[in-house]
Amino acid sequence: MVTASRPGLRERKKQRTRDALLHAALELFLAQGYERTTVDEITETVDVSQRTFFRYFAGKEEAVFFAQSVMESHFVEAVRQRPPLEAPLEALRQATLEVWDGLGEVVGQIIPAELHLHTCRLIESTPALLATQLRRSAELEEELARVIAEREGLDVDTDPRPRVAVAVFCGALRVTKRLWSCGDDTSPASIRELTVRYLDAVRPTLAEKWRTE
Amino acid sequence: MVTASRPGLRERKKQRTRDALLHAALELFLAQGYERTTVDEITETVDVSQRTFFRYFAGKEEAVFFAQSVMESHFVEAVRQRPPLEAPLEALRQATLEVWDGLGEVVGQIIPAELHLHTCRLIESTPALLATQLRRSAELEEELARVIAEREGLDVDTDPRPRVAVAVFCGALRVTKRLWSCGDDTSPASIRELTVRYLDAVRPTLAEKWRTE
DNA sequence: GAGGCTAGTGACAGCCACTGACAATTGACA
DNA sequence: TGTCAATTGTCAGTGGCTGTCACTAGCCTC
Repeated sequence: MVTASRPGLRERKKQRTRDALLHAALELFLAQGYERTTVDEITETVDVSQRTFFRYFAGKEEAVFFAQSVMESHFVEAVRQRPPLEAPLEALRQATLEVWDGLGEVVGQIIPAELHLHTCRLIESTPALLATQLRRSAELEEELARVIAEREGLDVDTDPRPRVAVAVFCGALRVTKRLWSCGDDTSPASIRELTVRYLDAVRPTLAEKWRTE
Repeated sequence: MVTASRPGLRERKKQRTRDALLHAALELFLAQGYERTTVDEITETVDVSQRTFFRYFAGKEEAVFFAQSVMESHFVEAVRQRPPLEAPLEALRQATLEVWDGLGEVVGQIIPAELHLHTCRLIESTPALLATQLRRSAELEEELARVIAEREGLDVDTDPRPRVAVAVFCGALRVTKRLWSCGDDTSPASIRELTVRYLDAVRPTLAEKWRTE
């Protein structure tokens, strides 16, 4: 069979419902804020019962992070695919840039890329969402540490370096994302540029003295 | 006036209520889990109305993080007090160890130190609490970055190094705390030791190649 | 030390996220 | 076409949290 066997009517209907809920949710969140949007409002615009929303998403938050989780798994995969001889931090860096560059194709299949970028900003500016994102990011770091440890043939529970490396790297990334979301330039180009700049700052930061005088 | 003017009866009563609520809350959380404990249970053991709980704490979470916030402000203060010529990362490191060493006196005034350490573990093992802790930690990092920038006479918004330094440092700290809370040794000594070990791993981690072969 | 002021509290009603149970509907498939 | 199973709607309920209002008890003044 050449074309991926077309799913049945039931499956397509489900897909459409999830899609409609996701879009309605994100657009309402962006328009009037996450906390000020009730689940009832979302389901009313899609015209399904409130119960249905909770059958597709574990909660309001899951809708927000739906696209994020796709990005994240692509990121982990990108790290896995890096050449095995590349230094750990370099592999992380290259994978990050790959993901930013391929943002459109990956996320675009779920929601428009622009909607996704706006959602990123919403997360940074909503304390409850920021908290959840940081927790998710911690889980991601754990996974990355295992990938790095495997690449280097190390035991993640004995050698501190895989976890520390990932923590250091992701720490810098987080700073970048935060700054980007506070700034005015929403373009993908600008976040890419910031990322490069802050990652380059990691090594000099560890120097004993910063003052050049 | 020599003795700090004794607060009135009203004030003392308030203090006692807050204290009773805090203790009851933490003990219930530890005994049966955070989510499985309702506010009603807490207020029933203290014998006040549910409404009163929310007059003292913004929510269940605030009770959990009450002692943490005291620790955090002590940490920031400790960093401020480090000798100005000390390198940034060294100042952060020393301040951290100071805080761990003086844990008893600081937290002990609010809740028993042991209760606090158990609460730390509860936080790490409860996703919702972990998320909030990470967000609080992000706010702390922002504050620390400003302190570091000031020490070094830098502009925190132009130079990436203060924020990156703090992010790197706190990233390593976070890994430490997480490992400690997963392990069996609850003693303050063990977290101090782990902290030293992981902070020492930061610099070698940034080396190009890890393999010594 | 009587009486007014006000901070702190309890009681109650209500909003919203989320869940369980059961009935109604609708695609799938023989 | 009829049966089965997946999807959905309805309804009732739990728990965190808030607004309101009346009341009590510490305080402050005269």
